[in-house]
Amino acid sequence: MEDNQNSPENSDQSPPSPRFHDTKVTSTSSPKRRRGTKKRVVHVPIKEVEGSRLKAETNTPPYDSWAWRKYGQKPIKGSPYPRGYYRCSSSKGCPARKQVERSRTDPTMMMVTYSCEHNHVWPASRSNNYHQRNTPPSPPITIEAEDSNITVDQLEKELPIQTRQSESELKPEPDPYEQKFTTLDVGSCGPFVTTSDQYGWFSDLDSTSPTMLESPLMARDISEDNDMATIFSISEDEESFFADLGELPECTTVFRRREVVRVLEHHRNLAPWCGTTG
DNA sequence: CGGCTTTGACCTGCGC
DNA sequence: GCGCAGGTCAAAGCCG
Repeated sequence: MEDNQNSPENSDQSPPSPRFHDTKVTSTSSPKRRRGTKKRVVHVPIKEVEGSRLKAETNTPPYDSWAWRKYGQKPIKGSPYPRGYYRCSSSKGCPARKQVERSRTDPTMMMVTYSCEHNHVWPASRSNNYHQRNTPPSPPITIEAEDSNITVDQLEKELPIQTRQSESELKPEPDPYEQKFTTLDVGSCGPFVTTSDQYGWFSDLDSTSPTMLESPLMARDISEDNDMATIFSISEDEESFFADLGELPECTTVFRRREVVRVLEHHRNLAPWCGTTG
């Protein structure tokens, strides 16, 4: 395992290490229930999950544009469905994880919990093509709310949005920000925000999970969220806001289209996957 | 052959 | 302090 390599230098005098010795030592800041870890839960209708019935039954995680490697599965008390544990395999040492399980309250929904503990730069390219997924030429900006809990349907109602249109199909809109906006994706560690011109790879994705690709996840009205409201008072202090963006702990948050696009326009070269720059 | 999934065992935080 | 439940590891097997 990439994150559990014993160091021979340390092993001479020590008693035989317990199986998880090294891992536990290095993860003291990230114990089992990573208290410091921000998590975000996203609900996805199973009907939208790639592969339909069979896959849904096996807790196959919803499609996103990154590679995940399953490292465990556990039955959860009180839930008839097991929880699958996935680790980001898009890059070595990627700290991102996600948990996939069927919603107990609504079996037609998949509950995907994204978490990432450290600031992390999303890899510019992936060697892993196990799933034959497209490799984005550049990382999309990740904008994420912490501890939020949103359903796709709810969001779609709240904010119908123009999605997955080809360039030719895009009609100019009065608002240039609107024009640029194309998709929000629930990607690794949160929804990805992309623009048609910057992240052209996105339009090449085989969208077997339209909801995941098209839903304006996290695009809820943030007016009720004081933190969000604070973050997005950017008209006042835009410069400082963007200056801080790269230092946002873990996952940032977001969201109105306009703000999203502003971020994009001001940070074309940022790679704040999980909140840091590249 | 490399990388993934499966699965049982193990570790640890937390509640009682 | 103990036990439970959740989270992770890693060997074995599978698959493209």
